Amino acid sequence: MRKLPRAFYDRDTRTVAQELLGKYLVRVHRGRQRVGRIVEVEAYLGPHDRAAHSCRGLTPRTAVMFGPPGHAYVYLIYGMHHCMNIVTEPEGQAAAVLLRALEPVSGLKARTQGPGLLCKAMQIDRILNSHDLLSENFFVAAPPNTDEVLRIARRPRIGVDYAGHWARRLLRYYIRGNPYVSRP
DNA sequence: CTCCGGATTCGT
DNA sequence: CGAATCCGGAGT
Repeated sequence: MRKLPRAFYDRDTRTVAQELLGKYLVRVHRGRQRVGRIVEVEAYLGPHDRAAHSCRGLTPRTAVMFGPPGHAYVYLIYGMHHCMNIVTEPEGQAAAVLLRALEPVSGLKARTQGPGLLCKAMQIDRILNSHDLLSENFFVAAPPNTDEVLRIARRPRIGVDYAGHWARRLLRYYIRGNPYVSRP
């Protein structure tokens, strides 16, 4: 599989978010390989985005978002679930794309609809925070068939009602009609 | 140090 | 609709 180059992530976050749809997330853990097709994502645009963690500035937690693109930002939410993001844009610009749902490709039995379930099924936790996604055990790759045309839906992001008008921005993207989208 | 609330999920 | 459950960030 063709691993995505760092330059893929070093671009406008909304562009990266939409182009991540259809790509394969690959995780090798304890000798088992799990592969899921990314079908739903959300873009978090940086310090001015009131829904983004980076709106509080550079902190120990958000440092990863300020770092170089192509790294994972993984955090614990509600004391029990993990969420995984991919850092985008040049170093110093704190933006990322949240992965919300996968379509199982191989090695996956558990549900993958929703950011917490996605991480649980893929064995992703905080150990992988700041992990380089151009590594051998955790990466994103272009699928074998690259000539497929996707219809992409744009919707408001989930669970960010506290973010004022930013909550209404259409920054959630998913593959229209895909049965594995968490909230169509 | 204490306190608050969360990019969720599950069960009632 | 409310509980679960723990950590980061902000305030004292």
